[in-house]
Amino acid sequence: MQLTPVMEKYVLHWGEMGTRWGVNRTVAQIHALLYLSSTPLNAEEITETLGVARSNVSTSIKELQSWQLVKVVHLLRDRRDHFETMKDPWELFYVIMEGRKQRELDPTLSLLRECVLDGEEDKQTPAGVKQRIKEVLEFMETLDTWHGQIKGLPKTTLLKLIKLGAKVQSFLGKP
Amino acid sequence: MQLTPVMEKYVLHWGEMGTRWGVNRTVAQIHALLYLSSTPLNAEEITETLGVARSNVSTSIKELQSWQLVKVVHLLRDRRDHFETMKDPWELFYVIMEGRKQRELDPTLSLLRECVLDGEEDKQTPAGVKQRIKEVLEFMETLDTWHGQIKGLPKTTLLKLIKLGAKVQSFLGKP
DNA sequence: TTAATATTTCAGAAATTTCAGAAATAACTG
DNA sequence: CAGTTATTTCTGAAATTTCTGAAATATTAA
Repeated sequence: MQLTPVMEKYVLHWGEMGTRWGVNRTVAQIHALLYLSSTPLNAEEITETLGVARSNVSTSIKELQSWQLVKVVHLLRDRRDHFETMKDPWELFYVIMEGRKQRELDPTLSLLRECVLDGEEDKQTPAGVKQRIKEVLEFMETLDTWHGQIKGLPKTTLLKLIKLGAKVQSFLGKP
Repeated sequence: MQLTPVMEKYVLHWGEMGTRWGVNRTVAQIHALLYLSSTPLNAEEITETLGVARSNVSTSIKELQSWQLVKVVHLLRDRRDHFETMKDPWELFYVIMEGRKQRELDPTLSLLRECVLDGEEDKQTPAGVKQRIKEVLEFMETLDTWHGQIKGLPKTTLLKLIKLGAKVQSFLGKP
């Protein structure tokens, strides 16, 4: 696929941002490319457009698939795999949230619960420390609930909620 | 500072999670340590407890300070710098949100605006591509608004909002 | 001011991550 | 089935990041 200057700018920036949050550059670039593309792309096209090794594309696509961000599509009379991603930013956001929850929040919740349990029959750990660990656990459980709520909302409701903005505050202010 | 097994577990996990989100292990471990500690710690104590180089502690503290997550405290009759962090997970969350907004969201908003501007007098970039870039921009602007809203809310209001949960949906459902 | 203590900077070592190229495997075609 | 094409896996090279130890700088106390 031929990239115009604007598209190139977009793809490169996405690559940089990817590295800021723990995804590697190529993975993020491929995702950006698929997002911009109006048609599914095969691995060869991605390789040529981004100028990276074919093998690198293969690995990166696997990574994107593990996040459920990219899926395979087949075209008639073409036995190569083609790849595409969602075009709706909101859907992308939801999917990434879900991935992060699984990779970051869930393991942390487990660990914190373990720590709290360990702490119960533990004489040496100061009470204050146990208390603080408990508070982090409670906070993370709240985040988890929050995530559950947001996940359940249709995009339109969420939008209204955000647009509603400050009004919510006064609404909730006097209970 | 002497770490009990529970504390060690917590600190090590935090270090691992840090790497998942773009903060390096030592930085995250130091933050965890300061969070657990009931008193401010000096660099030497951190060095000994975590078993890393003194210089590494210095650099990492700088990083934490740039996030506004750690501040210096001075004790009487002790000229060494001592460090502490907020103990309220909510406050931590807010501070981290703000940092991420500045480092991730703001530059992306700028870039997207540039792309949209560039696109206006651009014949070669397909209309569909321009459209998708616009949609990402709108999405990110919404996120920005959202962040602004949340930042303004007192913790208690936010908590209510989350706890309210599914009810919000029906409340907003019929406008 | 000098000596003692505390902190930062910096160059390179060590560890980790990313990536290309080759080789292996799989899938399809005729 | 043999040949062709597509895909994945693997190994080591290259790049990047993290970290240490030493040296330089700054701060305080006497």
